[in-house]
Amino acid sequence: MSLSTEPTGRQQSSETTPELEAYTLLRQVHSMLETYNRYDLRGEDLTVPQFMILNYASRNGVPLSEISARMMCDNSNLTGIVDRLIAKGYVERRPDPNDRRVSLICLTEAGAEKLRNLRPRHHERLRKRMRSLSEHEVQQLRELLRSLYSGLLAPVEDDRKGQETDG
Amino acid sequence: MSLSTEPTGRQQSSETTPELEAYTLLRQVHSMLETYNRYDLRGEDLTVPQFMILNYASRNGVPLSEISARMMCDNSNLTGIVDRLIAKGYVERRPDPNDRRVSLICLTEAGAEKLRNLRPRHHERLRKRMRSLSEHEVQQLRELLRSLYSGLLAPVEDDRKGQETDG
DNA sequence: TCAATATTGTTTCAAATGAAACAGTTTCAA
DNA sequence: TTGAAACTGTTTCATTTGAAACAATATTGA
Repeated sequence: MSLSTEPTGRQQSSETTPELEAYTLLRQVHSMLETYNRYDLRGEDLTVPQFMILNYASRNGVPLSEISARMMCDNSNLTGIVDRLIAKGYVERRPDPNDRRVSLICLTEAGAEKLRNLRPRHHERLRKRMRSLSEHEVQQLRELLRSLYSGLLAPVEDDRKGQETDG
Repeated sequence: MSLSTEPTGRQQSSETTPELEAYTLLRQVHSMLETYNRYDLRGEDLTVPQFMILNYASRNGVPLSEISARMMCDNSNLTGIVDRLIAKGYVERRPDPNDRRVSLICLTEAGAEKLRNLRPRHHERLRKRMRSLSEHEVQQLRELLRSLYSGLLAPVEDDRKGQETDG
């Protein structure tokens, strides 16, 4: 059995680690904010991913693959969501005259209006919900996440090196 | 039109805010870590949510609703995932003798073995992927997220107060 | 030019998720 | 004891998501 309360040293790798705790909290915070967003959009005729696409679309049109890159998801995920936004009249697909593979996602006037109405309230609610952090702490958090994000973009070299000694 | 590059003051609420930037980064980091996890479990006969359930189950059994609370999801989400884990032989359902409503999710020996094999490697990979943060920064991040999480548990009173003046 | 290759978006399928309705069980107050 | 209310887990349905295969188009190099 593992002696879990080792007073000296940093010998906890099996049970938990600072990294794991940070990641668990990150998942929890993400989940709560997502839930709040979903709740806010209830009654607004929109789901969270639908609202995200609205935010990335424009009147002039944005290629679907640009939106999926920003949302960090596959193109195939967006096909259905865009279909529903079209059914609701908030966006439309237009062919790109310069590249016939591309389909431009364009905000309709109704979509643009929806966004003008929703976006400021959305930002304000987020600001209030993060009130437990001071202005300085928000910036600290942002910088830490930015640094972590940059680090994650570069793959860990150990992934291809195989196993070294465990000690 | 909004003058976006206001040198003094903090007048950017329409375009972006430190809070929104932090949240966007949080979503991006979450997405990348999720993608890495999914990739790691490829070929391990497990999906990410299936692995999470394994982590929360035990040989003695844990009520399904306790697992769903820890995973911050609805009971109904877990029914199907548990079904698949049962089909793979990693867990089983057992009735709780003290409460006939409850179904205890029990690790099988195969599930426990899978977990013994996977968990240390999982933690180690996470640790390496977060290498871009120093030990101190990881703890800083953890504390900021802990504080943010606590704040999110308490609802924002403004949600029920309605609209005050904008200024 | 032309064939090999890459890119874009869709289709299809399996899995996960959120929400509502539901049945069985428990709790609690009258 | 009984009836209302709460709790637990499942079912059902719509939506989202990841992955692979695919058709149409574009790009590249011979």
